[in-house]
Amino acid sequence: MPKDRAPTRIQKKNRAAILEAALNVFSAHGFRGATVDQIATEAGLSKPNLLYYFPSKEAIHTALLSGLLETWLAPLHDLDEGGDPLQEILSYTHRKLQMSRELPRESRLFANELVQGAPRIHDALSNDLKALVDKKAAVLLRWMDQGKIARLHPHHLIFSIWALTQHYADFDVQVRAILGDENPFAGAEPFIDTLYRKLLTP
Amino acid sequence: MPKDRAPTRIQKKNRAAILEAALNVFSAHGFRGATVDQIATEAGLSKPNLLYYFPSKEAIHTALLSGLLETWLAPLHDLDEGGDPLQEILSYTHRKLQMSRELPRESRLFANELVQGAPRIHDALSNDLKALVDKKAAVLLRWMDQGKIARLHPHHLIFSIWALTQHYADFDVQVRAILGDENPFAGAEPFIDTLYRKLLTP
DNA sequence: GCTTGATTTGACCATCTGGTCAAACTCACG
DNA sequence: CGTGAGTTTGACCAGATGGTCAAATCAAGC
Repeated sequence: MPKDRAPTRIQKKNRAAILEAALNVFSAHGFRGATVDQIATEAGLSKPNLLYYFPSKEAIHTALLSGLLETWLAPLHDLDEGGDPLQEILSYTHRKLQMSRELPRESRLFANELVQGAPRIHDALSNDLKALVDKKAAVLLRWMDQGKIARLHPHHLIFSIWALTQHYADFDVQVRAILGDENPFAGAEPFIDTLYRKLLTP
Repeated sequence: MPKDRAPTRIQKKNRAAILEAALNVFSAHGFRGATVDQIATEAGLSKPNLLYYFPSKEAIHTALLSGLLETWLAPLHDLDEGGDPLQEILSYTHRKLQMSRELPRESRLFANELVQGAPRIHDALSNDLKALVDKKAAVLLRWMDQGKIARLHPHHLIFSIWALTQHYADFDVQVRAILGDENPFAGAEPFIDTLYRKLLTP
């Protein structure tokens, strides 16, 4: 393990390659299903070389998850109380659906972790995530109080957006098995747009 | 392995115990994360004894999935073209949500498999499941043509029901981390009911 | 209670897997 | 160049894991 100086050119390159490879492997097979050898090979390194950059498989996983959590929550973070309520929510759903299309590996990485009880990110859920969701739920509630959008349970409204958008990344195989050649997102976007317009109209 | 006669009392008991234990273990850890020893212990058997009833870990998993697929799809199967369209769809969502509450292990078993690309049930998806969904999508489409419910993409309408209901089983930890003590299903049921009433009103 | 097939198990095996280590190699910089 | 830090690797290890097998035990019908 290198000293805690500024990272060298090679360190930057290899750490990035490892995280990229780890994203591929962990998102496709889950933590337990992934092997260090697989990640190393995909990163173009030998196993001992990979373990020179990260002390353990667990450490790679942790680094990956915590590095991506911010990206993952950014759209919700950006929900702006000052904007137009319906537009804000629609553009949140839009961004989330876009992330399912463009970052399906990230979505499946979290899905894998969550479906198995989130043994490695339970803290982040009940602290950071809960705080953020509660804050935004309060914003939704104020919009409802002002009659700007229909009155609904704000937390379940947020859950519904996660469920409807992430479904297309997480259960991609199922969606594609059923739709055949049809592009899932072509139909999903107008469907979700219509759904929230109707749902949120007071 | 016993002959292919009628199963004995002991065979029935042990096979059932193994499948029950396997459901616990596979749904909590995924296929790769589960160990034969874990399943055997949970079923109250030794590992070789378990392997006397099922030839391999894979065979247990396959038996479990195919045994549950029918149960899993029954609610969609029961969607009746002869019934009242809105009521039929609402009771479908109701049954699916009920299954998330009462059979979360089954939901997570399928979620685990799907999120990792469904390596072991891909055929069932593109054959049985696709056929069933296409058939019911045609029913929905006829209801739309008759002006009984709003015009929407029928496949995405079905996906939305799966996503919204199964979310509560599959991502249970996340939902509970955010809601705290509040019972998720108490809020989910009226939320989903309202959502589909608004969405489906022409 | 005896026989025969069903059931159970302890011991064992091969492979996989996460991780270690000392030695070899490479790079940047004075 | 030479040198010391940074990088890479082959060989290796211990434990976990899926699966096997022969021998022992049990259950049920005669």
